[in-house]
Amino acid sequence: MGLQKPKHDVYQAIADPTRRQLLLLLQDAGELPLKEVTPHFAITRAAVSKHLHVLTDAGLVRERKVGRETRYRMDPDPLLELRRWLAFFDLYWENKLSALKLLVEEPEGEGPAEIGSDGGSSS
Amino acid sequence: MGLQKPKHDVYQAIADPTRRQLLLLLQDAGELPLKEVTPHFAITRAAVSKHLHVLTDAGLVRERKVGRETRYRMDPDPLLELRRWLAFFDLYWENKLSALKLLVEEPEGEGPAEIGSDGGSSS
DNA sequence: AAATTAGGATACCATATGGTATCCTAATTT
DNA sequence: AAATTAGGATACCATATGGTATCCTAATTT
Repeated sequence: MGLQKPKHDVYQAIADPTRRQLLLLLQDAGELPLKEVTPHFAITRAAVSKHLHVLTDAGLVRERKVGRETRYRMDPDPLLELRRWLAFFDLYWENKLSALKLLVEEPEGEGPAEIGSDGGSSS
Repeated sequence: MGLQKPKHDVYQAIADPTRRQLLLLLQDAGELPLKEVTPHFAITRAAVSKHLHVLTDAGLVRERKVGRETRYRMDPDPLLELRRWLAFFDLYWENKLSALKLLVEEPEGEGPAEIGSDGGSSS
């Protein structure tokens, strides 16, 4: 009953910079209750909570109640949709900016690592 | 003079479904004047124009005046930022959803592609 | 030259969005 | 048991957003 139409999709969810930061924070913190998330931002607890709910609605964050606190954890799955959408433009790049692609392959300059599995793609 | 702070970034620009469609349309149409873009949507010319301006502001679309018409063309460059941002979550996936990754590699499901065969990925 | 056409610029509107403040309930401490 | 604490729920606010309608100017047709 009540197939909750999500109301917020991934695209919308990541449109806000605070929410993007939230994702990164949760990503390497693992799981955090609202109380510990809040001090990382300059906005009120209520505002942070709202953002987390938007993210949850979009499926990017999972809630879990533990005692009186609610712990939030990241879930990257919905980002796959974004990836797929981005893939529509891949060919475009290969035509025009093979050089810039390098920026993608090595985000920070850690190791070579060949992310992208672009291996032996036929034309 | 006037370094125009963009006001719209890529994340915001692609948050709207109409704008995402616009990008796809322009991508395979190459370059179109507003007059020809409009009929693809159920909204007014003015609304389409606004969306195109948001996209232009974000750098995803280029304008070019030709006579009395303004032609719009896609520019995928800013999407690289999105890609780089997405890359932050790559490791996450490799830990949990190596299977789903296949969905990314092949957007529409053309060939069978050995789903589940975890190949020779190191730990 | 007159009529038409493309599309920018405004004004305006309803709703969404990001935020605060306040209240309330359910756990947890003391 | 009383006090405290975590965080949801509301009410509310200012601004952003997506959209329409209308007007205006500059090209293009006729």
